[in-house]
Amino acid sequence: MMDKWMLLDGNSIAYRAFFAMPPLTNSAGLHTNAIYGFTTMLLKLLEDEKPTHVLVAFDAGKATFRHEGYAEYKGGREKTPPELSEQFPVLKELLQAFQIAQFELNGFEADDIIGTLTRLADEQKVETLVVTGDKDMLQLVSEHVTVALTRKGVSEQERYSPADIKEKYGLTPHQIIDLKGLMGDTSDNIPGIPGVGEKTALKMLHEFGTVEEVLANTASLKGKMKEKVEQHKDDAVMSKKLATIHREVPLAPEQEPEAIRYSGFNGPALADVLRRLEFRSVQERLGLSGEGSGSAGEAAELNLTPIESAEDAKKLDELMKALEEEESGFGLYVEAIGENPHQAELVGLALAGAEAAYTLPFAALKEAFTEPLRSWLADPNKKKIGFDTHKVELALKWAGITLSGVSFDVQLAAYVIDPTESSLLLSGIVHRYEQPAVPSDESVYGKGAKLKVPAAAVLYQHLATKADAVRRVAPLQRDELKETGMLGLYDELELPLSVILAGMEHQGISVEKAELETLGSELERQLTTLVTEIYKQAGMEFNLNSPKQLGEVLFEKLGLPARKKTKTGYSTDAEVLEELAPYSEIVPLILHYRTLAKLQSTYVEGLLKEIREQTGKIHTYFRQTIAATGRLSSQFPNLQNIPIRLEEGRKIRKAFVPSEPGWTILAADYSQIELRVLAHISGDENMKEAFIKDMDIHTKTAMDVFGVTEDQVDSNMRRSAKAVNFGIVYGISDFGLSNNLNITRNEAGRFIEQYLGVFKGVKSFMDSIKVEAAKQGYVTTLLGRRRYLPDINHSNFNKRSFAERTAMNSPIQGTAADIIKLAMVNMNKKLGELKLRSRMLLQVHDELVFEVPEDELEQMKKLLPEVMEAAIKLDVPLKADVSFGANWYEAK
DNA sequence: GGCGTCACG
DNA sequence: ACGTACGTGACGCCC
Repeated sequence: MMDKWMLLDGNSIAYRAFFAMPPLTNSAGLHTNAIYGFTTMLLKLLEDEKPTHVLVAFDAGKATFRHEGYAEYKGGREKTPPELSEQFPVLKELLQAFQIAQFELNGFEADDIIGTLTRLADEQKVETLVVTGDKDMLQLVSEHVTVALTRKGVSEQERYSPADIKEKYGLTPHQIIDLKGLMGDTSDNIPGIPGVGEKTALKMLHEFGTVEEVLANTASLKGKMKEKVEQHKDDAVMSKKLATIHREVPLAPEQEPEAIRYSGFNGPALADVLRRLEFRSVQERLGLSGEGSGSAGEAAELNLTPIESAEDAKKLDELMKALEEEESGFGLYVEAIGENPHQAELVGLALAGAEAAYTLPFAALKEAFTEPLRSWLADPNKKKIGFDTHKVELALKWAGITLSGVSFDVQLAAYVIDPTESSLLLSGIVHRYEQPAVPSDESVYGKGAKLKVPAAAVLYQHLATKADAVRRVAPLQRDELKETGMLGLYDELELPLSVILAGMEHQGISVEKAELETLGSELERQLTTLVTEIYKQAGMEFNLNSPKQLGEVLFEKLGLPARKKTKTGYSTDAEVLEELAPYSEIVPLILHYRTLAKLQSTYVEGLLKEIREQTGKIHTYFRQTIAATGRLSSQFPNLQNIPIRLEEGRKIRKAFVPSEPGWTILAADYSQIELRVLAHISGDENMKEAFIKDMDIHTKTAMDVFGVTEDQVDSNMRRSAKAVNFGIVYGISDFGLSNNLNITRNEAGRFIEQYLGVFKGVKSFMDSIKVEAAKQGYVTTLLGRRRYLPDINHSNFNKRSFAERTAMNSPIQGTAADIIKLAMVNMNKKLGELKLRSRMLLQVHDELVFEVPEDELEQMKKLLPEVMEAAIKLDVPLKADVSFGANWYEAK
């Protein structure tokens, strides 16, 4: 049998496990979470990989050779928390019972030991897997060596071959060192070159290859970048040196590769350690299991049939037959290139079943011979498994093709499974489910200016690979949704909603160009006056839109007192300017300028650019897979942040009008939905009572917090109470509240204490949700939507505090999002059942906007708030206020 | 591209 | 001691 080595970076994995896992202890009070995470990962690896040799390398706890050249190496790092330190000796004992070799070496880190063994592996051509949480180790990747980086704590790994590194970074493994040399690494206190991040560093390396070549060619760099690189040449060289793993460490005679051969654990010894740790599930697993669970799928071999023209009609028949007969469902991948689906370029599509895959250029879909396929696409009873079908359905609508009957969407499922996942690319999703790899779109199409559609053979292979991947991943995701209790949320809410959104987006909303232009010229006039006056008072002309120049004028030329700083200089935000107002007459003018300039650039000019010439409409794109809480977001343009708070800006809304004569804009918004949700989930009797009696919640809060009667509540008290209520929803802190109300932290603290004394149910909710988050690692909404909080047990106060506030806020904001989504699905159903012509146009988090024909207005005025209020039954009533008018401004 | 600023809920 | 309110997207500046 061929040897297979597995080399684990002990410190790195233990750290990752510690921060990712809830704080477990055994009954003796010993913390065990890092050991537990380490153990479950190790077991899975042993089962899946079946290595012949296993090593866990540890850092020796002393200064390494890296400190000799650079004393600050790994400086500024948080000290290892004692809850973790105490776990190392036990972990080592456990590994000993596993009979797994452990190496450490004075003066060297685990990296260097592993680096040396991988060198031997390369020389001896032994297949080797390195497991670590440290990206630096990617430099060790080779033909024989694969590096697995831990993800989501340690429960998953992402594996890198040289091809993967090429694909992700466009670099060879060895160039990872150069990458670190240029960009540095804050976690190890490696400086790199300031101002050079990953993007810039990669660009330079793609051009020059190494740090040395970059430094030798600074002449061809430009501007500030050139200056910075030249100034920090030595840092780059030193950083590269620090990032370089030492691959020739002097291993002791007993540290020869043969010493790490793995031939199974010492049963009694292991049982003993596991008993002390109280890892019963692990004990059971080892008692029962021999051969492990499934491994990564074999490379996908596709039986690929291209269908290009009417001459391929026979093949199309074959496809249609296959679509009829396939039982497990066909994967459908339609490629729409471009971020904005309203103007995406449809290039082709692929359909993949268990037996075969078929591809078509998009143009073929417009030809007569593909009619059967178009009918199949449009048939709601023919089930399709797709990817980003919201975007695809919308892009297809513009091309006159209907897509219906999507029974599963892999991207949407990935979002529901983990809404904080930053990349929902198919290539990444496929990786997480250990399915045959899919090349990234970027590697096939390029990006930016270099984006182009490749040769047909390459394109169709790619599309077929994706369709096949979609087909494979879908059932695995369905199982995961079921296991996590989110299948209902997915099937009955998110998937139907995606179809509704595509309809709203395609429908669009009419915007009157002339109205915006009138507003624009009025703004222009006022801006000119303001600019002239500001220049006059400043005694000079400068670019008012440049915070840098404005800062210089205010704080240097005019000598106003500077308070706040940003990373790059003086802060000039509205909060700072408002404080400065008493010092100079120029300040209010600048504030006013900012307000109007924002309106002009973002709303007047920005929206005018988005109006379609032919229809006079604006079509936004609601994104369903972005917000971590379950909210929607809106892009190209964002119609969820049209001004309303200030009258000057609110006028923008006059331009949003019905698309047919005689129709009306009808809007309804939930009143205090987040606080009502809080009242429900916290069960706070006092707050529930306020809503049941339909009281003004801020007034009620003021009465209770200040201990006064209703008529004693003045506007100031109500304002403070309102701020506290907001704070509660956001996961309150005295600092945040003091900042908002401009009071001291102590005063804010007393406020909060008062509040929580009156709303005791809220207090216990805030406490228990944090405990729940720490225990489970996630929080949920009323419909079971999860948000994972990996930092909830972090030793860093800031990270942990942020996670705690998120734990308090997400169930509230997320449940409110669930509720309005339910209302949208129900409302859409009603419109269909009642055969109404009214159209849903926009969703703005707690508001729905419709356009309605005259003869439906009375009915809709009743129906809409009814449906919204009945979306879900809470312990308090939901309330929706309805309004209407000739435009969105009038509907207030 | 990263940052500062500001629009919304 | 820590030094932030939650969630988004778009603009202009400056490199």
